Amino acid sequence: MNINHKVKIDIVAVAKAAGVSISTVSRSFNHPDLVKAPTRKKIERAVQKLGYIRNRAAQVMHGRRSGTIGLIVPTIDHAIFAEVTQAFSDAMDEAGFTILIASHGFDLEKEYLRLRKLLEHRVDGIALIGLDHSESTYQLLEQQRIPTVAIWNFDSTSKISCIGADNFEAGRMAARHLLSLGHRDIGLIFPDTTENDRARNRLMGARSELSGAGIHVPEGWQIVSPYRISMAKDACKSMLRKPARPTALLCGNDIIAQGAVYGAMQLHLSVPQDVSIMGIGDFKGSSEMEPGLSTIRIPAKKIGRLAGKRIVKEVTGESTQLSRQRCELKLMTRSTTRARLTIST
Amino acid sequence: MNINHKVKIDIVAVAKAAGVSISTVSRSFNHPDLVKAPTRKKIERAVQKLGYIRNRAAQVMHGRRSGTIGLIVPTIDHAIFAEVTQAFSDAMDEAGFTILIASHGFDLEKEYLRLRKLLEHRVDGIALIGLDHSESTYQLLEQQRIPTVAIWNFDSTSKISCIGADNFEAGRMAARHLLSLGHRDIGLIFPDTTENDRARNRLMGARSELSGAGIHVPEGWQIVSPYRISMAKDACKSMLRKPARPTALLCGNDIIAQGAVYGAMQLHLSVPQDVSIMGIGDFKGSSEMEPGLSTIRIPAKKIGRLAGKRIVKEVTGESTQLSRQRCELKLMTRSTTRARLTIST
DNA sequence: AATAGTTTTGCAAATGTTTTCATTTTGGCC
DNA sequence: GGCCAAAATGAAAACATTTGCAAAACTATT
Repeated sequence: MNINHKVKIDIVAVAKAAGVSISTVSRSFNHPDLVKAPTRKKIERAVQKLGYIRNRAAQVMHGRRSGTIGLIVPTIDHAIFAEVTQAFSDAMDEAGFTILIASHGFDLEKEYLRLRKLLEHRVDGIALIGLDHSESTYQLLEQQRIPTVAIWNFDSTSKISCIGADNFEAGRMAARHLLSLGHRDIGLIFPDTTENDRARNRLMGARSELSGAGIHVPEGWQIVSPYRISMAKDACKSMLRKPARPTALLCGNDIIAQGAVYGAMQLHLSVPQDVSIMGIGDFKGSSEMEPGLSTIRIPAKKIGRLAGKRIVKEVTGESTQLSRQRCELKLMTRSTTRARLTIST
Repeated sequence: MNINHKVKIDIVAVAKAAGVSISTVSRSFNHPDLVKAPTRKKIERAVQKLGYIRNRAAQVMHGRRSGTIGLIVPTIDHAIFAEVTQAFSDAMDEAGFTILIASHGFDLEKEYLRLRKLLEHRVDGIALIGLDHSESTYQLLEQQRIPTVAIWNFDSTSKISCIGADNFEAGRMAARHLLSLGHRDIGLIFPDTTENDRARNRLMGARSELSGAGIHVPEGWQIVSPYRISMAKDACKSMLRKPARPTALLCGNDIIAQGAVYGAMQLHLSVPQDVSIMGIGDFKGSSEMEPGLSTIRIPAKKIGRLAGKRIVKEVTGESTQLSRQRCELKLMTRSTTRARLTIST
């Protein structure tokens, strides 16, 4: 079938096999309309016969686009980013781009290194998660003048294009929901917020709403827990075991909230009768678990898709200005929250 | 800071700025020991000043490795592959490779196209999920003689290197567990097995074990459900609502099993009292949900890590023969299965 | 049938690196 | 200070492709 014996199959081999010049072969790929149909046929047959595959590296050297987009995520391993990543990837596929993916495990120094590596590969654009990045990352992006889009957060003051939701608002909405149900004793379980603007803004939003309602969250009712169901379960149990326990838990995201629900179950507390639990995110699985998790929906699929379209536009030069898009949040009232029991005095 | 005004920053610019020849600059990157320390310093300073980033495309043209590995997965969007993908990615990072990722949505024709695209980018190796691939995919891989590893399945007859678990055995083990608990009326909920060898082998394993025990699964007790909790929930409900319902459900994977657990809950059946539910996979979340899911553990992290190490070995030429590694399965008895109630006659 | 215009093709330069081979520099030793 | 070997550096070819320009081959028009 193929005569791939030791010989390099490059465009020269194809040209020879087809009996035309190299330029004609190249043209027949890149500007098919400039070459006569019969010639194109001959070339196609030669390509088939030899099993030729174009070398993009050589194309890139001519200032051609590489057809790759670099995507840097904190981790692939979470429902959180898996959904947005998939949507982004689909949008890329559709536009004919391939994704170079890298993860940094929530370490912004590592993120910088990954970025450098992606730039070595001459990606046509960069997509990042969130807007918390090291100074050197921002500098490098600006210096290289590479199309960039930050996925997941909306911030009207961002230095780079961003597409996502307003996390501060998400925190507010979650808090407001609990307040509207009459809760006053509210516990907070959030991830570490030092290098994570998403979590930080949510927490700020929640606290602002609570203090606006004159509510103070006591020291012991605020716990830091990583993005892990099992850890959140423990965190939740430790809080709910205290003699004075909150009537509602506001969690930094759905993973933590799921852990909290399970933690409560293990303590034989029923949700939402004994304690209401509120998440943020509406990850895959949150609607499906039993009881269904009340949460603030952040439209991951939509964000991923829009981010994909956006970066393509920037890369193709169709639209080159900084763009900020806000995706709407939505309160999803399901079965883990309910009105606080009014205690008869 | 940088003098990146219109001028192309290439190795020539660096050489000029450092006052040395191009070759010296190149050498100082690739064989630092061959260039004097002070010269190296000068070059480093020039690199800093200009904000130079190496162009891998140009390196690739010299037969250098691209430093990329192509990873083709059915979908990123699932707990299933997210975990193995992350582990694989970590192993790659460690070895200095970057991942070009592509997903095909369980469509093997699309998989072939993605593979072609990755080859255009001159990836140094290819990682695929499972061993079900189109004939053209296998042909292309062989023709291009590119290091390849199939992740997730072990098969002693595979044509390409594979690292994973024996899915047939996983199906057997799951069935055996239910049998050992005294169940005889067992329902099967599996995904579509036509282009999915993992699911197919599990189903075959389960059926073989069951029929070995003289058990026949009636038509209505076998349902096909996609990899989606919500769909599995419905599938489960439809089965458990029948007048004659099984005492145990064996599910093709943990996602389906989770759906089944929730479905049973919605029908106010308690798990495992009214119905035992068995998964396969032990995905993240399975141990943490309430009740904890009984399942067959497939060590995703380990598989991903080993696969990563393996492909690196093949790419660097350290070990070039076909290699097949089997990862051990483990029965995880948690809280969704229990002995069948013996009905007093 | 000759000419002008248009379409198709080929030649050769250019792209950013690495590497081989040749040349220059350095250092040790007498 | 001169010589030799070793170390450091440079020149130029090579890698696989694209593309501007020029040449060749058609088409249509007279």
